[in-house]
Amino acid sequence: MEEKQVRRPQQKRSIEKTALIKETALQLFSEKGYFATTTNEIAKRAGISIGTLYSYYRDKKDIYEELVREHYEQTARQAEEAELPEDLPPRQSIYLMLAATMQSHFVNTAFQKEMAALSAQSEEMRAIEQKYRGNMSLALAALLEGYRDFYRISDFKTAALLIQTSLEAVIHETVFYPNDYDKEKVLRELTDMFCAYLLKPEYQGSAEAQAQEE
Amino acid sequence: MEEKQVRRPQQKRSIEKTALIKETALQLFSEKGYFATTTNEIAKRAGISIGTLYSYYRDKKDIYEELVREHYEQTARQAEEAELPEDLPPRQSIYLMLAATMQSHFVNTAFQKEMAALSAQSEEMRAIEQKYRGNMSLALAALLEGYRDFYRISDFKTAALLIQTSLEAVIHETVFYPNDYDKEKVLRELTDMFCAYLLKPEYQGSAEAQAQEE
Amino acid sequence: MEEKQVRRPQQKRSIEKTALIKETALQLFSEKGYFATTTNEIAKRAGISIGTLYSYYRDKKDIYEELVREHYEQTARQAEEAELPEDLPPRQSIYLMLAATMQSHFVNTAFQKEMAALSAQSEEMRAIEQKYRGNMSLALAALLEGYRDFYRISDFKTAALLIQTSLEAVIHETVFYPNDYDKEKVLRELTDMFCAYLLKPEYQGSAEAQAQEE
Amino acid sequence: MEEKQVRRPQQKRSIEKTALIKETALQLFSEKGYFATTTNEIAKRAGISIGTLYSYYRDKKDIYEELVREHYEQTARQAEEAELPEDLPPRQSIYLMLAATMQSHFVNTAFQKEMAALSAQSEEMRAIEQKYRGNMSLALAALLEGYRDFYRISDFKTAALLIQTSLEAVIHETVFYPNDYDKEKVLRELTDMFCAYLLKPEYQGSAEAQAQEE
DNA sequence: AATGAATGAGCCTTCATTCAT
DNA sequence: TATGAATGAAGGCTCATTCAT
Repeated sequence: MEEKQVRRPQQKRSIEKTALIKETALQLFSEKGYFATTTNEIAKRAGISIGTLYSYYRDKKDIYEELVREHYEQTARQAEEAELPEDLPPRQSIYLMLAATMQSHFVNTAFQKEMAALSAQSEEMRAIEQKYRGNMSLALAALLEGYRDFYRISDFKTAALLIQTSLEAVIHETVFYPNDYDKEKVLRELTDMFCAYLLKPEYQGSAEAQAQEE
Repeated sequence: MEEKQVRRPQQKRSIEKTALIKETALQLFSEKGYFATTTNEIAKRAGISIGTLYSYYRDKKDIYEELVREHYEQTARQAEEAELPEDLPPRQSIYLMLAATMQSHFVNTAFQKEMAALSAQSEEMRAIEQKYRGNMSLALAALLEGYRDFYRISDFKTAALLIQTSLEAVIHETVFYPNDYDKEKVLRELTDMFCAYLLKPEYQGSAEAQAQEE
Repeated sequence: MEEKQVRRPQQKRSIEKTALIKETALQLFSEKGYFATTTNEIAKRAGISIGTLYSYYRDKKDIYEELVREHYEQTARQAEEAELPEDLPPRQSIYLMLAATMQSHFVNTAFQKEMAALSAQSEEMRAIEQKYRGNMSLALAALLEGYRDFYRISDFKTAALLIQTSLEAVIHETVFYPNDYDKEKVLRELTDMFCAYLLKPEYQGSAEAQAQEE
Repeated sequence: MEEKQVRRPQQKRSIEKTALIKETALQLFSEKGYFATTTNEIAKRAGISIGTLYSYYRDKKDIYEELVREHYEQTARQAEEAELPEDLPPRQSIYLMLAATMQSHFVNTAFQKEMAALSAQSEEMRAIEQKYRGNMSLALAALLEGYRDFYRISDFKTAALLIQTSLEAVIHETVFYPNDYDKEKVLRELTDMFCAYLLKPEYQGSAEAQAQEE
């Protein structure tokens, strides 16, 4: 049983093709969901033949997985690149970190919902998701440890879990659909929650002070 | 084109049948997702014929929509009914509230993920979802307001959003899939985070004290 | 992962349906070969829908395997039922046995060719084929042992292999296609070969004698 | 509709290319069967591009037909050329002839099975096959006639058919697939069968004697 | 001559839905 | 009312073949 070959070359032509396919698939998965999107539809909308699509991707799932991979890679890259200015009061640092994370969730929101649902049903998808989530969690824990002297907490690993998960969930809730929430307000409140939780009272600064500065 | 008639349950027998169908469908949608579940499978697992199923529901989507409706109705009802015992120290109250909320969200988590994704594709579903989620948030906000004197926060509506959403997400992340987290530790840390956020310093009590009591 | 269910009941209706499908498939496999026959074609020619076909058979291979199974069962049954009259001279017995075997190869010859080719490429098919062939080989060995006193050979197992295999192959060669061979002559010559090989000289009888008797 | 032009090999380079293609195709058809082999696979394994393959052969069937043609031509040629050393005891001659025939049939057994099935579906193939098989049988018959004085048989044409066919089938059965048979034992038994059949008793020699000589 | 990316008809199979019993 | 056999549109995917480079 030979493994089916798919073209995965570094060639410019191929990269353009795969990019086109991924872009189209992301659009359709976001619009209609993974299952309601057909591979023939992806090919047609991308302006290529179905055969071509299948010469670049083993199957429909393969396209999806690559999209998930790229999504997390991109998110991770953004997190790395976002360098916090030094010498900020801790509350300010936390606020900026939250804001950056929220920013990155404004892209591909529909696709992220789709991922959430599919991961719930598939071990495989969940493994991919976990891998990248794990990396992000560790990065966050490391970040937190850098400020260790300001904190009232001791279990950084669990704290990182709470923060990452809560942040993501609140953002999902707030950003994914049109709703009445004032995003800015939510963000400030979130900052307040994390500060109260993380920082020793003497380093907390105040929500009001911060609000005024902006 | 006449509208296809479906029996709307009046008779006791009918109500039992639809309940059976919904129960089975919820199970399967949660286990395998909406698209991976077949109507024939629902009928078989429910122990009825596919024909009977289609005499109670117009089509597959019809079953799903009724499930969504009921899910939100039930959650809202639980929130209304849940009364905390009075005269507890606030930390204790929060802990119990978290536990209660956890209880109500622990069921059907997979189904909730599924809803999130499917709703993204359907205006109709979105409307239902929003209506009930909104209600739930308001209910929690009202609950929080009852304890207003102990709290350091002022924006109860947003706080309710943060708490509800964070709690749900952390529980999901920790409990739903196998992982290394110490569940008890996570729960205490969560209580600690919410206490630090919600309560004035003088009413916070301490995590250590609470841990000993248990 | 639940096994896909196929209807395999004893019901009269089902038996008629599967018989219809098998009959049609045998026709088409024989006419055009396994690969050139499509499942939709089988369904259409059988006058049923493709869905019905797939409710009785898991897949195309499943139909084929059942045909193979039935073919061997039928052949085995014929072999069992063919009772040789007792007290015949050995040469006569051998001749009758060969004639009966040849007879059974006149049915479904094209399908038998197809089996021969497919078995060469598939472990699975070969396993099925071997199972039934094995049974037949044992039966033949047993038959031979019954005449043990007349034979010059000692290794009955190998002898059974040679006889079964040679007989089948010669018959295939002679019967499958129109050709110039005089089947009767071939059969007599085959008898002669096996007699010369199996029987002690004093029990061989003569080919001429036999020819005259007929 | 113009007939599609294919290059018919004149040039040395072309002959090498077609030889390479045929060799590869024979391998693959034998391993996996005609239908399970793709033209792209042939090209890849042959180390040429699919375009080049199609510049030498009109289509897939074209390659196959040329293989069949060559297979029979080659087998016929071998039969003609094979000269047995003179003055050997007959049993020895037969043994050597069997060995030689075995040699020529041992290759491409799988391909022969494939041919048998495919030919059943195509008049054209049938014609080719019959023509060459007929020739081979005649050649073997001629060979046998050369030893006429030692033989007890009279119908050399039919004898040739029996021997050729039986030998081929037994070898295939014994050698081609893994099984428990002792190959050497089978070959000696086969020699014994043919000797008993072909040779007058006084020229038979004995199986034991032969076994010792080896 | 050679290349191999591109094509798209068509195959196998699934499953929501119907309807005769 | 209930049944479940039957339907067939439609989807994922393959592969023989073409043609621009």
